[in-house]
Amino acid sequence: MIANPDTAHSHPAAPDAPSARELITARGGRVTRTRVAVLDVLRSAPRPLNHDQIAAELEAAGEQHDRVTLYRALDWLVEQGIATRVAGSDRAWKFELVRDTGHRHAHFHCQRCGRVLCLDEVEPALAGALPAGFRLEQAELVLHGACADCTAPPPTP
Amino acid sequence: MIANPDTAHSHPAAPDAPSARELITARGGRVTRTRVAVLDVLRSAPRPLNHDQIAAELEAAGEQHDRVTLYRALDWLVEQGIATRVAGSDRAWKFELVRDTGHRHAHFHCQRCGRVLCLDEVEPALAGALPAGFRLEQAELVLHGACADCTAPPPTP
DNA sequence: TCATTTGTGCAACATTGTAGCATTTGCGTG
DNA sequence: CACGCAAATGCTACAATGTTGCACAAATGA
Ligand SMILES: [Mn+2]
Ligand SMILES: [Mn+2]
Ligand SMILES: [Zn+2]
Ligand SMILES: [Zn+2]
Repeated sequence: MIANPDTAHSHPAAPDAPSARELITARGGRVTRTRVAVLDVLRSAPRPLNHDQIAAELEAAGEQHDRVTLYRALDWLVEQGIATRVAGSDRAWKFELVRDTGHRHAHFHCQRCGRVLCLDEVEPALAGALPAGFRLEQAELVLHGACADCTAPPPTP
Repeated sequence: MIANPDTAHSHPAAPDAPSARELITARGGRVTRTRVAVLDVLRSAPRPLNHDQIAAELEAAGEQHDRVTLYRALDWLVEQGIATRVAGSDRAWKFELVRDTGHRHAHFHCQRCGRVLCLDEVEPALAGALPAGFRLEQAELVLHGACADCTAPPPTP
């Protein structure tokens, strides 16, 4: 059996995790339909999602959201440190919730199927130091290659 | 004195480095005006450049090149392993020549001035292993923060 | 409920890159 | 050198992903 990457490596929101409403009000933001909806999607997403994927999830749930409003909700989440952007190979940013603050992890980008997934065990390590005068604020490590699904042999016919 | 990042960390083409023409013909490509021009720009570029910056260099040198042809020349260089793409924070890819094959290095992205520069001493190191079945093909480490110029105090008035 | 200020929805625009296709050009061959 | 053909080019459209401006709606505190 081939592992299903949609569930194999998911990050279900912990039962004690703050609700969407809590996350928003804690930052003095207004609790709006779109923000709550986006947060709910991200909280149960198994991997970083781009704007389109989020919109698709919302439509699947029967919710209609303006494209620009989605962008702005996502921008706000990032500004507030609730979510982070992850660069993919296409031009579209992917978004994921910030889990334990300070927990840094790398991402794997499958060049076959295009998915990006979190490598919670792999930490961006720096072998070497920054030149003098440089201030590091964030390290981003993306590994490119083929995921387990895409290296697996085709199913026997 | 403040280090000038345009020269402080440049990668001048070594005197024995292959010429643009050599690089192209070695891959069975045709030596065209645009390919040579792009290669010459990249060979003397102090840092990864995006499409626009390359076009600007060319215009400064009095050369006019079609936008699409530039994209295609860059694509070809990447396909051939002569250049690589570096992701920036804007949507535009940056390009740099591949130096010693096998030499991997990280990049620093200054969130103040937007420049991306090569950190030849910093190697993308993996603390942790990939899950079974995953094949790694390339590691990309980008450090985000403020460069020496942008952390330096403003000049005394 | 009311006032204030934040966020939304829409239309228009910007940037970055691709696709199709007729035309030109590099370059191996005679 | 002249030919011929594949490889590149130069358009013009188009696609994808965001962003901006602004009138309107809705969340929140009083
Ligand atoms: Mn992640
Ligand atoms: Mn570099
Ligand atoms: Zn895959
Ligand atoms: Zn800077």
